[in-house]
Amino acid sequence: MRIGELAARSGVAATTIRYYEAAGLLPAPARSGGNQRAYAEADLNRLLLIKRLRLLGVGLPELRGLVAFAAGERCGPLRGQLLPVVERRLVDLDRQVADLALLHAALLRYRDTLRLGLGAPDAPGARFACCDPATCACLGRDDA
Amino acid sequence: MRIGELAARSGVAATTIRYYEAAGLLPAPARSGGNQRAYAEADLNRLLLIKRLRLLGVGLPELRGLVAFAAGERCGPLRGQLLPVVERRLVDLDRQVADLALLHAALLRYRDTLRLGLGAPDAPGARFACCDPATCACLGRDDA
DNA sequence: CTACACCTTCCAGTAGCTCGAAGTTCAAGC
DNA sequence: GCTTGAACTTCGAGCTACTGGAAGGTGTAG
Repeated sequence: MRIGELAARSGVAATTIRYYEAAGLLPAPARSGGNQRAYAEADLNRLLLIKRLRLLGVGLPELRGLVAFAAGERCGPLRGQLLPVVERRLVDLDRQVADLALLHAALLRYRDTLRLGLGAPDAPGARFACCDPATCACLGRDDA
Repeated sequence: MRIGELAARSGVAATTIRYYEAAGLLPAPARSGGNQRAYAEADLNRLLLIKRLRLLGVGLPELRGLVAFAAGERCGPLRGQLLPVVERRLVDLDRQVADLALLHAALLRYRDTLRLGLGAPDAPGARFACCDPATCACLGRDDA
């Protein structure tokens, strides 16, 4: 399998695959006679795992540890390491959804404020204050 | 108001404020005798607006247009420009929440798969395939 | 043999900050 | 007046995770 087919089957761009190799996430694959990368099925599985974990927000350094080269290619030990990653992400996800709900509510209020103010004249001297205080409290401060 | 106070009151780091000034989002403020930046209340309002819009995913180039320097400092014209930004973000937000719900469901399945597999031995030769097909279909492919 | 898609390496650029170095200024206490 | 220490100044480099382009080599179909 050349890099193009691996890219098509994994949904990861070929340039990104080469980048992952340079970054130490993928081992250097065998080469064809003409110096082109030749991949096996195991490489596809590894790449799909990397893709899944990237989707979960795992950074490249941590990923490098999880998907180590020589050792730990079997699923047994890997599963033990993946479980906390997934559980951590589940917690994050709950918080993220709650945050988005707050943001959504604030945005609806903001939209209404903007609509109401569309025709109205400004208080003299009012600058950049295009937001009611309640909405600002959610949108503008960093208590999120 | 010096930059430290502006940073504290806005919740935006002082370094970021200087960066925004260099990036053309904030006008160059007056300087004290000792060359230190001196800000007014209007700058705080402008910065809070920038912060809100950054939270909504508005990029610096677009922001530069929205928060123009000399003209348009009044809220009236600004509101007309802000409304579509907010409405666009509301639509994005709905999609984002739906995506997160899908991801959440897939993650729950993935977690259960990992837990079940914790003690079990691997099929011989299985590598990096720590995911059942149904979960992979959501976590590993790019139809999200 | 000729197209033409695909592949190779390397280098530069992207967004939005963030950090560090080296020096200056401000405010308070003695 | 002097000292101390926090806050400030500029500048340049570095960060993540890619993405794009240039210049050239390879694989395969007709």
